[in-house]
Amino acid sequence: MSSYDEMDAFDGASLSARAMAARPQPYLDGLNPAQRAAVEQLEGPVLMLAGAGTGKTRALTARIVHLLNTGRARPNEVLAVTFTNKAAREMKNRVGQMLGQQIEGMPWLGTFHAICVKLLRRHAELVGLKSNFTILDTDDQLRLLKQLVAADGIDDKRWPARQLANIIDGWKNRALTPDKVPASDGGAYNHRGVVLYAQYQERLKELNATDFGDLLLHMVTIFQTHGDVLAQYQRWFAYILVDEYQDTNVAQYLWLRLLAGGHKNICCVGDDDQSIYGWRGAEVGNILRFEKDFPGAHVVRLEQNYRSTPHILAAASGVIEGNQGRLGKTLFTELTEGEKVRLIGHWDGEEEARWIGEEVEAAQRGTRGLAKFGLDQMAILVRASHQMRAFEDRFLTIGLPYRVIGGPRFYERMEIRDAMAYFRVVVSPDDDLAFERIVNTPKRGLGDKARQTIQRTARENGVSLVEGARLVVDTKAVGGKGGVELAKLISGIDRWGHMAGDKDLSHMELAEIILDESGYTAHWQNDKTPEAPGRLENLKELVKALEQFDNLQGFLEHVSLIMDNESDDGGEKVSIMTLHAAKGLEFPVVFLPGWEDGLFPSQRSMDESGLKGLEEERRLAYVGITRAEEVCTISFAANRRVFGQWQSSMPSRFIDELPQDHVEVLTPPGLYGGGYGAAAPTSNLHDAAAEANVYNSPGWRRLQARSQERPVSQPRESKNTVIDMSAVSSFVVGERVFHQKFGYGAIQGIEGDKLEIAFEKAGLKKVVAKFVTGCDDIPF
DNA sequence: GTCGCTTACCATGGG
DNA sequence: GGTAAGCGAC
Repeated sequence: MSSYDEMDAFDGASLSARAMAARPQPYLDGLNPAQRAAVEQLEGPVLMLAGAGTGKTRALTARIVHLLNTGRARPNEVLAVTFTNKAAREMKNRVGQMLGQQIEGMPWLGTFHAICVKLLRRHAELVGLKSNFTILDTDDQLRLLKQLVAADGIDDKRWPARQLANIIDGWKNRALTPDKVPASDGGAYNHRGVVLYAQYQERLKELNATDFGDLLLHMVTIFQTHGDVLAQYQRWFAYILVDEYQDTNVAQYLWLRLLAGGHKNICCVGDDDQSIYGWRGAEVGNILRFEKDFPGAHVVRLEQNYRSTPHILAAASGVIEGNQGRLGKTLFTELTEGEKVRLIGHWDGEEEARWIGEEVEAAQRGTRGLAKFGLDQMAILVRASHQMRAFEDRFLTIGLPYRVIGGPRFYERMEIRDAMAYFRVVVSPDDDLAFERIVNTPKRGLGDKARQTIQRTARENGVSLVEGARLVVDTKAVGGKGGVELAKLISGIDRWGHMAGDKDLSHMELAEIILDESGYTAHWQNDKTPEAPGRLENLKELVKALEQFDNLQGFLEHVSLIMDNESDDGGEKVSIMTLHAAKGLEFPVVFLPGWEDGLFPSQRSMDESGLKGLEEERRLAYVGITRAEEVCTISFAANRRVFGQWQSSMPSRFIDELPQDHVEVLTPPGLYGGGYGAAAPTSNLHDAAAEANVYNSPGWRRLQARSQERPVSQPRESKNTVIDMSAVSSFVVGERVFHQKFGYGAIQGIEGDKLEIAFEKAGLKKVVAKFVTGCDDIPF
């Protein structure tokens, strides 16, 4: 069955399918031969090895459209899996565009998790759950584990619950239920790991809840133990497509193999060089083994890169060549023009942020030798999210609009989780975790003692916490203010529960009533911290988001998986995100800051996974560089604040791996023109040591050697600052003002359009006037 | 019990 | 720098 005979398949197809097959296929135009092969090979297993920027998404969507257009499959018979919501959304849009219409009917295009939720809600009873189970996020998961660890009498100083959570996640990623954990893992978590894992799963069942890992694990279990269910979906999902196959873990792999087991019409797309999720259980082995798993598989290589200039491509290829055991692809491009990858070292992280800020502004104006680019065309890609703060601070100060992609998700915010916990208690009063969360939020005078009483009562009577609390109220086991407040809360929950059944009341109105009557809204209205207004705003957003759902229940069932934080006012902004979040995206101008050993490659990754870890970091470097279309700038800083303390570091080893011919070294500002030169006197030993470290490192020496070959020391042009006087005139020295990020403060001085403000929390800062609002409350 | 202060530990990455 | 736990004062 290694070769597929098109005529056979068509003879078996219905008349309507044959009629549809005759329809025009404009989506095939403009595909290169490899892409076209990947699109047209519809039957049997296909592995599409798609290098960065080789038109993978295009081929994948064309393949879906081809399936639909030729009548091979109806939209609901195509299972298309991605890893991120963003990727799913994008694919949906592009399929719609190619088809020339928005398709309503692709219910099985989504993330592994979203699809599994959908499936699991249909078959929940097979693993002892009800179909309205809740999905715990990492936070809930940890709280639950802490309880179990405490109950087990384990010292969680020595054995943090966080560690147990990681171990359990690891097992779930490998599709191991407690009974299947191998004996070799028995020593995990002080020999209590497996026992606690079993207890945790038991507790989840009692709570009618799952964690993220369970979504897949439960479905794998169901498929493995219920042949009829599996057979049903094997028939249903006639064609399977998987994006980013190199990122699948064992559980996902099993899930796919089970589903594809019948017809084997599975097309996996991936790039072993972009496998960057080993830490959450991804197995590069899955993609390396594809041809063994699916004998007779067609392997298609997409190697023509349409994204990056030759220099950028060469730099990326040079770096990734350092890795062993690759499937091996040779990317090529027909582009010819282009700038070399730019490399620059800085004294410290703040200097780096300042320089990048200036570069972004220069690119925006098209000065400093750069072509003109819009802010939307530029991105800063960092290794770790804590690097973002330096850029946010800097950009706020100079008034450069930015957006953070993949920051804390909307539903992870405290106020959203609180509000949702209220909804959860109302919808399902036996949701103990939700009740625990809100029982004393806002403060009701119910501390540890009262909570223990409620829990004991509930346990003794074998009822949920809400019912336990009701008993506590009836028996007056908790007195004083707390008792009264608890009674109010319970009657509130009852009342809201009744309202939920009221047909005349929309669920949005109900949500507002719940938040108002519980005192939660007032809690934030009375809060004077700078974050409070934003939190109230988020609560409004939350209520608005309810509109898309039929009721609170439906909202709760979906929200934890779909709500990413994409509230954007739509203006042009430079993007800041992690390298992980950047996978699959591309930008004309890319900045890659923080290339220092320990930060990138990350020390932790190397400590935990050794060479494997280092290779994954290298792939991350490859992903970063290949995001760039035209200009790619790599930078590092000699000094950086870590946990508030200065630390010096060496340039990343990856810098030495960049092929010299494709890199241009820029002169760090201040390094040769005085300031912090290598020969400059230093004020203390610490700084001297830092310099010795940095300037004697191989990376730095090479850097210097290179920059001497090709000195690049243009004088810096003066910045043409536009002063917006209208924004300035409205402020006076001494006035109290509010800033989105820094909070409240008092104006100390005014220079042009910049205000010097002493912030109550953030200290003295210079800020562009238009980012500040006056406040009419207490003048001082 | 709560509030507010100090201390300890900490931050790779995502659904 | 930021947050959760720990502790004394009300």
